Order: sequence, then C-alpha cells, then structure tokens
Amino acid sequence: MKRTTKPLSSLEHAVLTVLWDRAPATAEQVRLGLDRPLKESTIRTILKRLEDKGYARHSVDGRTNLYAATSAPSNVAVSAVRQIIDRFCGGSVEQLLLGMVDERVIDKAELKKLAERVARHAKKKETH
Amino acid sequence: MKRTTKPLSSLEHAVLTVLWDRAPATAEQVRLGLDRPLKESTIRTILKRLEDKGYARHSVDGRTNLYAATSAPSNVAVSAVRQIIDRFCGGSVEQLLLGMVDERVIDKAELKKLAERVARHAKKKETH
DNA sequence: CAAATTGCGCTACATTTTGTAGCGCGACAT
DNA sequence: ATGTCGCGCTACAAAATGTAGCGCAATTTG
Repeated sequence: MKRTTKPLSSLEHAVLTVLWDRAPATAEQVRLGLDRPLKESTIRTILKRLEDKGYARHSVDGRTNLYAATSAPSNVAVSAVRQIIDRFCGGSVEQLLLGMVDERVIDKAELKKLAERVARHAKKKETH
Repeated sequence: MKRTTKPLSSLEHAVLTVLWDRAPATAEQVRLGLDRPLKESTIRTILKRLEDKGYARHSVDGRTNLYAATSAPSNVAVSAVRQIIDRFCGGSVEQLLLGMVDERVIDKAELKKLAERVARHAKKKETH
C-alpha cells in the first residue's frame, strides 16, 4: 500500500531498471549499466530524483552511496495499474480484466488456469 | 491494436474524461464539463493536443467542431497496462496478475469467478 | 445591411519537468 | 602536500504542460 504515485520519465525508468537488475549499486555502477553514455553527475541527479519520487533510497557505505529501489518492479506495476483502474475503469478491476481479455492481452484459458491456481494455492500468510 | 502510446497530462485526462462522458461535444461544452474555469481557447488547445496524441478526433458540424474520444476508456486502460507489463513485468501478464492478487487489487475469489465466466461465456464473434 | 457575436485556427508565453552536466569540498591514497 | 574520488549543490537548455489572446469568416441581430 505504498504511495508510488509519481510518473517516471524515461531516463528515470532506465536507471531504476538498472537498480532492479544489479542490487545495491553506486552511481558509477548504474552509469555503466546504461546504454547511453552519461556523466556520473547526471546519474546522480536522476538517482536523486528517484529518491524524491520515492522509487529509490540509498545507504551510505563509507563515503560511497549505495542505491537500491524501494519496491520491486511488480509492485510498481501494480500501483500504476491501480491508478489506471481508478482513472479509466471507474475503479472496476473487472472492467479492466474484461478489456484485457477482449484485447487478448490475457488469454481466456490462461486466465482460468491462473485463477484456479491462485484460488487453490492458499495464501502464504496474508489474512492480516 | 491502436497506438495509444503517448501519456496524458492531467488536464488532457480531464478533458478526455468529459468527452467520454458526454458524447460528441463542442469545445464549449467540454469547457462547461470541467470543474476548473478555463477559457475556451485553452480547451481547444487541449482538444488539439488530444487529437495529436490520437486520443480524440473531431467532425465538423456546420462551422462547429464536434469532438469525441477515439477509443473507449477501457481500451486506453488496456493499452496503458500493456505498456506497464512490458516495462515492469518483463512482458509477463501472469506476473502482473499475481502481483495484483498479492496486493489485493484483485480478490482471489472474484478472479476465479470472473475467469470462469469469461472462459465459459464464449466469444461473440472474434476468433478473427 | 452594418454591427455584434461566435467558433476556429494560429501563435504566444510562463511553468514545470526532464536531460545533462559543471563546480568546489572534504575523505583518501601517494 | 597533493592528486583523486564521490558527493552535494547549482545551473541550464529542451520538451511538455497550462493558459490564453488575436484576427478572421460565418452567423445572428438591430
């Protein structure tokens, strides 16, 4: 139930992706992880913005900053989808799912299998 | 399978929502449909941008322009979700759905019912 | 019919957001 | 002491967004 609201610019997204890929990383490591050749200060700026937006955080190791994403990609995805549901589907998840099936983003059969699997495959420790 | 890629700014979203709400509408009608008091030319600018981005189109009635959204909200939603899936879930719809169940955006039971309904409730005339 | 009105296409411009980076300072290695 | 490395700040141009004025042609009105 995090507030991962703010949108990510494409560069921010790229950087965040690197963070997801390579655990805690230094600005320099992130830089190397990108395809585009950017200056380290540029990366640090983006990293900073990601922190401001709540997508990343950093710990200090000696005099070096180690960055990491605050939530897993699928969590970010879910938050984003939640917003979409509110904005475009009048808050109805069903509507979205139906639409996804309709536009074959989800396959009927797959959906069913998944649903069953999930329903049966009891919950780990939610209920809370 | 439209290319509804480009992101919507908040004002654009608001205007588009009005279009979804009140069928073909004139710029003035859209204006009245908004909460914020904006000038008509402002609305027309937004309407124009929506057309550029492909979310709206207009027909000419006499010397008046009638605007309408090009796709239904749920279609736009699906396109957006599709992107999210690509960007954050490595293209795996399952992963997203699992995450949604996990973060209880979808209820297990509901999902199952829906899946069954969809699976059974054959397709109208797709199979394309 | 001349004047006021309406809707449109264009152009404009201030903000905000994004992309990209330089600078100077203190912690460290030489 | 002297470079060097990483950091925090500050800077700035480009793009996106918010918001609107202007002048013109069709339309309504006195």
